Amino acid sequence: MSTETITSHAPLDLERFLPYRLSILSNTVSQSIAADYQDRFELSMTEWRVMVILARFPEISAREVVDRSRMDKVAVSRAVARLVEAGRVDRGIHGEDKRRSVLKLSEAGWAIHDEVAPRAREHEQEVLAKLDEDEKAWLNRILDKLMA
Amino acid sequence: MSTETITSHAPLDLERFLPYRLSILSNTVSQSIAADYQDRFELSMTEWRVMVILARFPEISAREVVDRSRMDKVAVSRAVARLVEAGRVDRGIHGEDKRRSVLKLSEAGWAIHDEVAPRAREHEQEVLAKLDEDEKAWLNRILDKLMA
DNA sequence: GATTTATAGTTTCACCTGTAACCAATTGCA
DNA sequence: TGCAATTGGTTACAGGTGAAACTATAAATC
Repeated sequence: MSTETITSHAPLDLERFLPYRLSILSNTVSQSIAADYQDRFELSMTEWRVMVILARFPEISAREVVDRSRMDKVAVSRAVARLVEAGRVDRGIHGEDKRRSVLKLSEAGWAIHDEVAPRAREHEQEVLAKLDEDEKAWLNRILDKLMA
Repeated sequence: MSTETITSHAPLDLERFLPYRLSILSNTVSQSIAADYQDRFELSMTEWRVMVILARFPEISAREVVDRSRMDKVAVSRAVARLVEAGRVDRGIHGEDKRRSVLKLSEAGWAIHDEVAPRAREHEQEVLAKLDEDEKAWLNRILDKLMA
């Protein structure tokens, strides 16, 4: 374990390691947005994401929220429960299948959505402002490929 | 709340929303690597990251691990405690400042490191294999800018 | 040199998370 | 029709996580 250590053990350079870099970047970005609504509305990131899905696809079941969001089944169940509890989401039961829920934002839910959504978009723009047009295009293309 | 709903409320398209995409991608990538060592070595992601830092910078304090890793102080403290407990890290006390720890991987720690590190690199390569050379170069450049 | 201030590290608390086990409704199939 | 397998959703459990409070040591200031 002397001079040779470094070469023989070939340690990772964490600062250059893609998974690590993604993790830092993702955390930084998501946290800065979440800070915006978590305290003001007592709204967790998962809850907010469920609200976004319901804003775009009203009257869907919890299952469909999971499918459309890659979120965890349990996380969604809990988020929905809290949103219903807080009067931000209305939950009904599907007519033809009593297991399925039918979810949609309530008035109160929409009010929060309409306040938070523009600010989320602003945050995204702040991040993207660091890139020029070329870079933005490449980033989108690269993310598409990596997530395929 | 009828046809006009969608346009007037302007919901986010989560699938195209950068913070969300980063979060999904980051989770997918990190999880696939973590799956590799978590069960085999009962090693958490935080612990693994601490080990990587110590592989590259032996004999540093917990504080320096925090500085070099952007990890949380508390997370590092706990990870180090568990690593020492498991005999994977040796902890000493700094000669001139009794508050400071002096950390380095033990033999057992190095053994794990040397087994996991190449596999982590392989995983990174698998992800990057989806991109051509141009895209890889742009990705690096873009990440540098976004994280600056 | 005594007292304040800062720093390294740990502990506590309150919460978030995923896995597995679970319940109830539905579907498939003999 | 009756029973097994599947599916939507919830609950229990076993961690992991960050903020804030705390302890011990060191540095700064008077």
